[in-house]
Amino acid sequence: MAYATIRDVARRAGVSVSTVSRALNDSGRISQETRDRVRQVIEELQYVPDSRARSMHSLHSQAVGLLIPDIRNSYFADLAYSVQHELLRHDLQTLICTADDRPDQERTLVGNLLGQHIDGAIVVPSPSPSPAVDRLLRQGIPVVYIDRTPSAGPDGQTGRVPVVDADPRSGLRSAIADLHAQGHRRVTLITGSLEDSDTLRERRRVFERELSRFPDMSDPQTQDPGIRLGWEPGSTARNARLAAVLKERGTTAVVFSRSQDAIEALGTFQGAGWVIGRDLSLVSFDDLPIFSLLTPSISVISQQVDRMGAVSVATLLRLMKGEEARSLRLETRYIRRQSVGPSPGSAAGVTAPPGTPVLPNGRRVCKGQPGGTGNDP
Amino acid sequence: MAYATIRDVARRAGVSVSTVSRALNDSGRISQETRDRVRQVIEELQYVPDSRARSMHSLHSQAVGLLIPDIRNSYFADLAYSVQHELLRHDLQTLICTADDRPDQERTLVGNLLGQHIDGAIVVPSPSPSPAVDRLLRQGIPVVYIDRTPSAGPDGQTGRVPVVDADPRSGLRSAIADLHAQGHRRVTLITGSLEDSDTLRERRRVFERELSRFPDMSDPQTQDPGIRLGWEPGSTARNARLAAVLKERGTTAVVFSRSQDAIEALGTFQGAGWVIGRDLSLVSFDDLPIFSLLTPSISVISQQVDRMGAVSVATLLRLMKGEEARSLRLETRYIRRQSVGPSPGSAAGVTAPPGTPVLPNGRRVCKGQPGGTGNDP
DNA sequence: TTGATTTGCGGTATCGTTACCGCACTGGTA
DNA sequence: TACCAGTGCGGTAACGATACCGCAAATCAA
Repeated sequence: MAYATIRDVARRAGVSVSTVSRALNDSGRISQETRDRVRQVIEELQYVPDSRARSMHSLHSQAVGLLIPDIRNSYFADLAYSVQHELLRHDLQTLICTADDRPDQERTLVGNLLGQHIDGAIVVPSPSPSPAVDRLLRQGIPVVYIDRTPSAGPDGQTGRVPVVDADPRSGLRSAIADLHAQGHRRVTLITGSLEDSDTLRERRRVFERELSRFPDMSDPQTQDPGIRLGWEPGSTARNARLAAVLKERGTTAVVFSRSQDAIEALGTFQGAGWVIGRDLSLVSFDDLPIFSLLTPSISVISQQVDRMGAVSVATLLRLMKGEEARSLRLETRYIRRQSVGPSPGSAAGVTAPPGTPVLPNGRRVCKGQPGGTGNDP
Repeated sequence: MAYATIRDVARRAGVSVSTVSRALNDSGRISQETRDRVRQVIEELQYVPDSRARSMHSLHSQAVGLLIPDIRNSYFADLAYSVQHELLRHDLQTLICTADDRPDQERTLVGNLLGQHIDGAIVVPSPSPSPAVDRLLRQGIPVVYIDRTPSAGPDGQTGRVPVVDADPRSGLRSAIADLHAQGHRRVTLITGSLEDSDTLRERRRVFERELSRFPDMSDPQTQDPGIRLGWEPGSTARNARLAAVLKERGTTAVVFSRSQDAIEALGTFQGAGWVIGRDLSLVSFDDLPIFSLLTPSISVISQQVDRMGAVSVATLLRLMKGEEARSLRLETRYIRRQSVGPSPGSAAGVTAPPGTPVLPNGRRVCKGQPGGTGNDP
């Protein structure tokens, strides 16, 4: 015998299935005595109500789909963790689906989710509009986009889907201010070649705007700070070229739009004899776990992944209750670590002169300044 | 109107629900003409069969639970990815559950899984026996343990649950052989303080045994190669102490049982002025993505995570079909990278003399020797 | 032409659970 | 005694899909 059913419990307790159901859900009228007896039988039989049958009746499956590109990417893993945690707090089950950026797989997975009659979905939208996600929307399933703002759909707009993502401005502003205070005047942003990614494009735009707030950083040589090399991972030639370009420009500090690029370039810089934090200061987007473990520890612009998970769940819950929900941009935070030091040949940075030992993993968090989100004067 | 049902399709196609069901499953006798018409209506209505209702009837839910300690750990994320991928190939859905090593959460999650009437489960067992997993077993649900061999249960034995894990021997043998060939004679294993972890204990035992195969490596000073410091992460004092101990012992090469420790210590070593791969050679367990990106790239003993996922799924499928399934140990592989070089002051290592540039990310894979798994002469 | 077989399809019980209806019994009031 | 409200519980119809039974019509053999 595999699973015990409500009928088995009823038989053994000498009551009807209705009574067992009442004992389970604390609904309707039932005597204390009967309830205790039924509960005891439930314990004895290790009975667990069949959530499939239950949800068929109630029209709610208590399940939410989470669609991400790749669970192996530690950023998305963090995201999945916080979303799952938050949903669990609301007695909702998370169905994690890794679409691998493959439309056919996404199709299959969304089909599975629809088959399970999920109550809602949290989706990391792919760069190109996804027909699979459109299917979710057409079914009227509440959807929240997370992490990325999708480009306008084929039918003109992204619809009324709320987006929860990170605003790079606050973090970039703090980072650039810190670099400026440390005497850096030539700061270069290194963005990927993925210029079809809205996220990277925005980071570049905001970087330029924030840089221009400091007149002495806006000389012609750094006017176009974006370097877009043929940025395939693991390319030795590319890394060498990057180092040459930085030297030529007289760059003393770099900001990486993509954490993976930072990790790779790190080795190249060290291999070229540069001491990170002294000869070259370095800031990366995304606070990966290893960044605080490495020596020197890496300064980052953090996305507050855990909050993003919590907020997206809250937004989804609103939608599921039929309430209105608005898009929300979370502040990014600049976290200063050892990889940022005073600019070489500069009188600045008295607070941390060269050679001063810094505690490993020591953090100095610089919160992004609060303020309006998006509307510039 | 939310979801279309089989009845909606039947009405619209002018047939009975039985006929629609036949068109869906290609079962029973149905004319080509009718099937096409029904299929077209299914397209029009974007109908997706309700897998809950379907599975209620068939006694199979087509869902498998995956119980892991933490999805944020990139090792488990890799594992989850390969398991999910492999299950998807067999039209099975994966329900990823992160137990956080918290028994109460594990209880809740297993309860959910039972409520969904999962067809099977793949479980990374916790160090201590888990009552939640016992519940799965008592329900007669097929279970496969993965990655860790659980200690004997409270009732004497682990039962007839197959285990799919990694055999550290092949990788350690290759690693030690390579280190020996490079002239290293003092090799130290750095294991965590978690001596209640069977995995770490075994790695230590095997390390000692493999080391003793080389008489010139087994002098009294390295007889007890395990260092067990108060190994809390982020402790500066600990890292300094580690460096001192290594210097005192004359260690020229270290092997880390835990990848996280390797990452942390890496910075300390470099901070102490040591050049990894020249002054000190370094090998770590687990092939994390960053290890091949760092400079110098880190030599590792890899667990073949993708194969582990595939094999555990295959094992589970056997159990689900009612067939017998045996435990299996997968070979670990030694992957040599830049972090291993000739021992300082040694004539060995002619193939890679000091100073010879090594290509970034250049791999030289040394397969562990095949052989019997576990039975020593 | 008759009987047997095959083909195509509809009706219905069933999976496990909950919501609703309604019955029997108790106890209080007129 | 008759009436009524309240309590505790059982019976049953859904939820959506499938498997089985069985009925017509078509096809075939004799």
